[in-house]
Amino acid sequence: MSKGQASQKAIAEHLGLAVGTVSRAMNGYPDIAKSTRDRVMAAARELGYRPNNAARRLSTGVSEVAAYIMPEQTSSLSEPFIAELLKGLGETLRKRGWDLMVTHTTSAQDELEQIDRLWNTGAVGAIVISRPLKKDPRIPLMQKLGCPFVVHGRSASEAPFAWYDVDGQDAFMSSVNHLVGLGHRRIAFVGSPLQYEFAQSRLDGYKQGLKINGLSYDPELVQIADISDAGGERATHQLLTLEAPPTAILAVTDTVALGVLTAIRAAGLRPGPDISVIGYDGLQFGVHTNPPLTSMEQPRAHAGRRIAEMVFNLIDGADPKDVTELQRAHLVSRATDAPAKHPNKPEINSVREKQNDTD
Amino acid sequence: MSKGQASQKAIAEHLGLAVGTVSRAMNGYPDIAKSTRDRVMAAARELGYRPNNAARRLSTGVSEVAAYIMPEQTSSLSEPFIAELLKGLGETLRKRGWDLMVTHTTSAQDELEQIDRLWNTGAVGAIVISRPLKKDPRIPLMQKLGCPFVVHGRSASEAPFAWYDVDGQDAFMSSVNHLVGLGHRRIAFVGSPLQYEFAQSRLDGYKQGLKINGLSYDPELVQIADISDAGGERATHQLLTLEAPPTAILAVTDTVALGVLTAIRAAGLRPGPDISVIGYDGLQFGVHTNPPLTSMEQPRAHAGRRIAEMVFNLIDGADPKDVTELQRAHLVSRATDAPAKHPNKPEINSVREKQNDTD
DNA sequence: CTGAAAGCGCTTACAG
DNA sequence: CTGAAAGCGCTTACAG
Repeated sequence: MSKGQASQKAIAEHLGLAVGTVSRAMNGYPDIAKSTRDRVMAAARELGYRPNNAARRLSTGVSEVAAYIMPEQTSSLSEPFIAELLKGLGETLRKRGWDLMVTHTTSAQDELEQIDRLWNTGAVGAIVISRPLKKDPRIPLMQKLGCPFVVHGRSASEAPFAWYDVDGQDAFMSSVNHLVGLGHRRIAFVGSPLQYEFAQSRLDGYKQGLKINGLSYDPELVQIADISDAGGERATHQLLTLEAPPTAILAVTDTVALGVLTAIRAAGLRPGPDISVIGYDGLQFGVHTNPPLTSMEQPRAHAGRRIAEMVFNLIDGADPKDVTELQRAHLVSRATDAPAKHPNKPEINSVREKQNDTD
Repeated sequence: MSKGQASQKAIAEHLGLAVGTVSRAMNGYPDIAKSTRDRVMAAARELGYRPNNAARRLSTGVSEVAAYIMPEQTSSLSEPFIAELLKGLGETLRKRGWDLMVTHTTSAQDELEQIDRLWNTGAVGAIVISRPLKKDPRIPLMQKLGCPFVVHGRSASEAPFAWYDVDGQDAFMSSVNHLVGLGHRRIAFVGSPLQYEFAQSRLDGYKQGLKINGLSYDPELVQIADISDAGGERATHQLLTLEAPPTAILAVTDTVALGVLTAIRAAGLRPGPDISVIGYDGLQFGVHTNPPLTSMEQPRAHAGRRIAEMVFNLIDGADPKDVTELQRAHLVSRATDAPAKHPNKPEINSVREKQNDTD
């Protein structure tokens, strides 16, 4: 099954050297004469030499491939940034000769199996996971295996690990601030299942934002939905049937926000003028929604690159606890954030007043 | 660098067998006693055996990994179906123990290099490419290398190859038919650069649709744009400044259609009632545009699965010329296709009349 | 039906 | 500075 490719052996014979010498020359061992290194490199180029990956891996024991574990229920709508993340990961990995593998799993159990397999089979030399749970079994597993990994998101863990995240708590606090600044006092939150760390932290940010602004927390105004447009639509429908409906809605992701917009329009109201909506992710398609969606934008292009660099940091021996990065999201105001229409109180300008019990 | 995993050697010692026997037992050689096969399998399970990928690959010469070459300029907007395609590919590949690798390339030249590397390095055992050019150098390269590959799209080629495609020509012909049925006679086409096979065939379908309906081809009504919302916007702006602007616009992809909608609204017109728009792809976000986008939907979830199956067909020795599949797209009517507002002719009902020169 | 041995293409102590 | 040799963990003719 030879591919007719030039091997080290071919180079060695061509040059009258031993294959070991050729190998060391190619790998930059310092004890090789510059002249022979040059000859080896020239011959390699001339003969179109390609190192056999499998052989290399078998003797060194390390695979220059990183796996990205796809989050479940990926669809064009629920994961529009996957392509961008993969691009950043793949291109940055490639700069040091690594390749990128992607794996889809069918269940949480299967996911653990895949991780175990990818590592113990020698298929990959590092793993990247996204969207961790608050308590995520994948993390202790990879720690036990000794597999270098970086988590896209944070999570509770005994031992420290490498992660890259955007501060969702801060982002939602800012969103609340922004809405309060626009005169809103009944602000709802459409979240996703709280086993996800990102869902919890965004909810925490929402609550914290209320508190800072002296607004009381009303559980009626919090809905937990599927991470989808349909989920956002159902949740918003609930909110709009409330006796005192919200004047503004925060959506846990832009995908969910799409459904929020749909439900608002279906109720005969205008997102923006009638009910403010702020999403999260800052996805490009928010420009094209009806009306264009205001959102908290995260630096997505950056994420893939940085995560790949973090993988290399770990490979180069960095302590995982030193390999972390927290980015911030920034408000992109489009057309769905607007002044509150029906302020509950006359003193519309004193929005920073302390909490009062008439609310 | 051992991972402390059970090897065949460990199983062999555990059972008092030779490793060759263990190997044959695991690979289902018929000349192994059923009893010893059972013992081997049991021991493998018990010891948590994982075959070492690299060793396997080194001795058999085949890699059970398929590479998907990402199309260039992938972004969340221009490639929203990438995630779906990868999912179908990945899951179906996995059923036979294969993994999926993705690679991003920076130029056409780099792309050829990557293909050469992936194959000659032994990293992958098959390759999948998308969106071929009319004359695509990657195809003869892979043929020369002897690498099994399937193309997502068609292309001109001396030798036959395996491909999966959706009939874009037929789809655009249907779109024209649909619009003509709605009374439109000035129908524009916003396409993309014609070196892409898909761009050419969709344009061909558009022209063919005109012809079938006795409409003359007006080069003014054809714009070539970047495959992006901005491209569609610019092209539409051009069309709207025409002396006799179109009453309907066909967009080569939904992404381009987003820009078409934007430009129409910017001109103070309503997509749908004032100017019909039909996209292509049937992406989910079309539900959320302003207004919801009518589009030709292609069976995307199916594509990844089928392409993976085709890879296995090739691996199993099928002749590439027998490994082809052509799917059809279907109209999903949302809110941007509507009857023509300003028919050029009084006889609005006789839309199938033969071409006439007053047009 | 099973064992012993060679080989896949690299890497890396160990000599000299 | 370079060569010779062992080894990574499998697979597969070849004997018996």
